[in-house]
Amino acid sequence: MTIHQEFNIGELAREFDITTRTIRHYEDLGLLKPRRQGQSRIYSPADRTRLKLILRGKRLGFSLEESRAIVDLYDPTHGNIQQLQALLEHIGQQRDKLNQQLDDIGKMLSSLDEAEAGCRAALDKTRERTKEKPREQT
Amino acid sequence: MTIHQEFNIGELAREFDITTRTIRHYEDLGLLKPRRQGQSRIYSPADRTRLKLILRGKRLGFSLEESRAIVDLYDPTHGNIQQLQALLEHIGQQRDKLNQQLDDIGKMLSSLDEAEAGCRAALDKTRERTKEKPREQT
DNA sequence: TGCGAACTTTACGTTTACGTAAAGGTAAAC
DNA sequence: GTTTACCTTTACGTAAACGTAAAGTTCGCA
Repeated sequence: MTIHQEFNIGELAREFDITTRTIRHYEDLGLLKPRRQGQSRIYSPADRTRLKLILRGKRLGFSLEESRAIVDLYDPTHGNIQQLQALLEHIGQQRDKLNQQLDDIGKMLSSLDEAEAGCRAALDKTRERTKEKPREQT
Repeated sequence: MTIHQEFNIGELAREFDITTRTIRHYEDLGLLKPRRQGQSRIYSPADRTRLKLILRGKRLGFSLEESRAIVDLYDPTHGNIQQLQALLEHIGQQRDKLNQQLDDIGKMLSSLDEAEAGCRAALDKTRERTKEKPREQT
């Protein structure tokens, strides 16, 4: 027997540090479709995963529409060939975008290294001028 | 003699595939400060670099305010110690965010691999059923 | 000299991604 | 039974990042 843990909206909001409004907003856009128990929304582990993917997309600067595309890769209506080929193409595009981001991040990180080095150098100079003792590592 | 190439707004817009409105918008926010020749804006290579950094930030989902912080790392008013230490802290935060993104991208890329595999498998099955000849690689 | 193709400013409009308030239902706890 | 703490819907508000239209200037050239 697998454990079928389910979640209500407040639990998910707390877990991912977002508001319930945000979760409902995603539902308005059709990104989530929790089942209902009376009025209340009940989220399955699959729903939770979808939400996690959406938030990951957000951290990467994806729009919710872009995230929808990503999320939909996980339960595609494996319909006809054209759909599948369109899907493959889309996967390729996503990969390209992510690789571009990898490149951007690499450049930014080395820029940060430079900036940090320059910054530390400037700090040292300032300390020298003010005859301050070198500080402990921060 | 180093070449001091300068640019007008249209050249930059074309180079980076954005509108002139966008560039002026960045100026409104204080992200760019081109010199003027009469009425017209003239951009230095440094201005161009700032623009490039802003757009890189955009690709990574940074807000313009976040990009401002990044861009400012390149010509900080190397003022007092507090400023420099705040700067170091900020650099650390940026690094953390980028590393989080690296992690996110890794996970997304492997997800895409899975999705692609599943997609190709489904395609193969479909071809099998329809007794279609395998297609050339796309 | 007058046309087109650039540039300029001003200003209202639009999309995305929620925030926030209003008004109410439900269920355990005191 | 009435707080308290959730949940619900509806709906207007808002910040960010530009789009877009209007109206004007300036430059090169045919």
